[in-house]
Amino acid sequence: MDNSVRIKFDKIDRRILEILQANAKITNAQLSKDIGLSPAPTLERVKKLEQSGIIKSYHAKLDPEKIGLGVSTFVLVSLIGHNKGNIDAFMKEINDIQEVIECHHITGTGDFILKIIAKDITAYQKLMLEKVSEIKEVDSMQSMVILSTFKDSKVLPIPA
Amino acid sequence: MDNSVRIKFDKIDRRILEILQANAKITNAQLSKDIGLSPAPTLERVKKLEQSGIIKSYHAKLDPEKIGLGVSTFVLVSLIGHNKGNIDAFMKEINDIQEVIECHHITGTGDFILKIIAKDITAYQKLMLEKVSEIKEVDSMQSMVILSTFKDSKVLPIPA
DNA sequence: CTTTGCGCCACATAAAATTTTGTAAAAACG
DNA sequence: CGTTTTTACAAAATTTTATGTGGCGCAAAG
Repeated sequence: MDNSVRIKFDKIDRRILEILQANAKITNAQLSKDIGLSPAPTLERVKKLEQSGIIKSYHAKLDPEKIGLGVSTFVLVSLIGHNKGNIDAFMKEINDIQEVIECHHITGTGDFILKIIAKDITAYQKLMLEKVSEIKEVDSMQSMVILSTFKDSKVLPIPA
Repeated sequence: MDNSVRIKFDKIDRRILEILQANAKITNAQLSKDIGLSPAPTLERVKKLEQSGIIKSYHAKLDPEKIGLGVSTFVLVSLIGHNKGNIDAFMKEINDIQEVIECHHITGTGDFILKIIAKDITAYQKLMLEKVSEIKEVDSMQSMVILSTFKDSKVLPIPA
């Protein structure tokens, strides 16, 4: 009775993962052609990859500008205290702010780095003033506005 | 003769976008139920959103750890010169490095911020020493290792 | 008030995904 | 070394899903 799913994948699975990362909407028929198997075992493999948690989810990628999101930034955040309580409280607050797309705990200069997206500079300023900097655990913040994005790959380099 | 596709979306479209960002694998039938339309017009709307470029693509999200990617970092990079030639050269080099998942041109401290993913610290060090820091336009670099990721939302907050 | 166009539903058809069945190869076991 | 078990695969059948068509109703324009 093995509760945890065995995680192991071969060259074909790796190929599947590469393809699905780049294009999740490919049909099983086309995928099977690309990897050189028939549809059934191809689907089996995909299902296994999903069940094992290697494939976590599928997402549509939108064009930020076309939905009226003109400003993206990274923000380095330092907290006042670095104990677990403070960090948990901070995380909880951050989780409720939709505009904060990512939040990572990091080494180095700050304590956290956030990725934030907003309609425009005005909306961004409002967001920062009224929500982010209002979090009491926050000590200092440093914003880096994204001028342009050269690369935003959704394909992770799977080690051999 | 309108070559460019009209970009305009209503409350229903917004709902569709939210759903597809969170779960691209939903069937058209289920999506149509969720938004309260029949399948045909639902699909029509999705197709329009794709054609207009609002929906750019669909991607499978993998679990980095489960495919053997244990180290993620952000790297602030300063270039030696800030002229277009240097920037273009840098971009070209960066584009060929698979481990560099993202590259953004930013304001503030550095010139660029990269998101890099690697197998482990050893592989990361090797990558940085042998590839990134070898790019001749690179002046200085500052790495921030991600200790943990609290939020990594694939759902953008669509402005009203 | 009429016309036009858009968005919708309902149904029909086509395509795809998924399940089932059977077979062959590889691995574990006696 | 042979037997059993497991695993992976293909082929075909079934079910589900996507897609195309026709017609209706509403809303805006004339």
